Amino acid sequence: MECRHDVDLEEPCPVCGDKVSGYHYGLLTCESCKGFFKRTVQNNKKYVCAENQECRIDKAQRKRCPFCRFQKCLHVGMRLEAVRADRMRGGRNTFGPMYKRDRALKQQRKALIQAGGFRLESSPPVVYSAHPRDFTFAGGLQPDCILPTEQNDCISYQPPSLCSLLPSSSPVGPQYQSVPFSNWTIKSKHTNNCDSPPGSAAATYTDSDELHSSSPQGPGMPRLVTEFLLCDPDELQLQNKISARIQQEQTGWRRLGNPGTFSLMCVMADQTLLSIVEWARTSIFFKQLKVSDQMKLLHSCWSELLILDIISRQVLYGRVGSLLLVTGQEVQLSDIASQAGPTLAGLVQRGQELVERLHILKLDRQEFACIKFLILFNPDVKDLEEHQLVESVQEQAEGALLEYTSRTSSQHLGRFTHLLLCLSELRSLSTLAEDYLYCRHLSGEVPCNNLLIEMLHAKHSWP
DNA sequence: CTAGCCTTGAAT
DNA sequence: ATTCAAGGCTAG
Repeated sequence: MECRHDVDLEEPCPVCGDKVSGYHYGLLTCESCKGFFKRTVQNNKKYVCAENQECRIDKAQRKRCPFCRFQKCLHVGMRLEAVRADRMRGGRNTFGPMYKRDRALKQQRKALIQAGGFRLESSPPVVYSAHPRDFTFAGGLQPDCILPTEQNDCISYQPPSLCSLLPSSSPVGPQYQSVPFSNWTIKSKHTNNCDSPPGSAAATYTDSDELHSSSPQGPGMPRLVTEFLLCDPDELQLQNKISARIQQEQTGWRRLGNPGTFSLMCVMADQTLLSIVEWARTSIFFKQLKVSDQMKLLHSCWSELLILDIISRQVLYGRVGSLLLVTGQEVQLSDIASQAGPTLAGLVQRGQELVERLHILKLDRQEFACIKFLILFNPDVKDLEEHQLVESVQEQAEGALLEYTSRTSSQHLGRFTHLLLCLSELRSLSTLAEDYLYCRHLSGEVPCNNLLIEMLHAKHSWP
């Protein structure tokens, strides 16, 4: 064994890098940032940044700029709701189960990494995602119910364009690097996780038995499936990140009046899209592609991936009768049916039917992970420079999926076929959703200046 | 203000 | 009875 015993909570505080002392206000942080966050929220402190609101926060300098420190706290996903208004001591809050699952998840990841012999430095992807619906919010879709109010000024957010997001080698675009996403950017830049093994220039994986063996998922899981799973982002981090992002967006909007549910959903979709791009960018095989091909593939399948993301969340964690959002909140389907327009309501209805079909098939995370690659590596996309590589990956993903289903299901061929049928339904659903979004965009209802719009335009300008 | 240590108390 | 993330306290 090369592995030292408990590497347990090795991860540094996401705010300042100091030693983590436990879960505080939604995530693992150090004692000092816990205290700082508490004081700030409890006493409703307002800070001002003497510089450019982009101070670096580390252990040595964290005292220098409380404004930026608090900004970073929110940005990494510390939860205002976890600071108690009544100051009641002791006990447990609604985050309890979430912490528990996060722990289990980290443990599994560790085991998986050990089993597979992977070398993932920090911020590695994860095997099981946390169950996000634990902190159910009472509120419906009204934005003011969704997130707690106030807090300091919002950072103006310039969304990155797809091409500035994609290059993985060179430092990314200037906008992306600045303010809000800095923490993520830095992480992913340094950790380019799933690095391809030495000597495998081609996109081919051989199943060496050493890797084909044990994993937490059970013996003999196809190597590629494990590999795909490891590329998946951490659902809990994602949830925190997007919640924080939307919160900032809202504080910005508050000055301009009520944003409306649809705009909020667009921001959510936009942020999800960002995470999808980030997933792709750091994923095995995809990062070997030329950026031009990467862009073509993503432009072609973003809506499918987006809808698959929503659907997989429902299948894996959702409850009947409600829609589970990426932020962990739940919306009643009946509310959607009554409040949304007929087109949207129809789309949601159709999506829900697909969710039910997949639920009956009992799709798991492994299968969703394969399907994502199946969708991303679409050899039918026009003018690919590395068409063959794309085709090869799709075949391998399909093979891995087939192998995996045959191991978990007795009537695997029927199940596999059914699964592929679901994918074609997903495709037509995503086309409809795209058209719908595009229409609303044309009537000026989609918030401007984001990745969502860029994607919408890309497809409509490329016949 | 900061941050390390202490006390609480619902969930397990 | 134990856990452990909340809030509280207090030197520096």
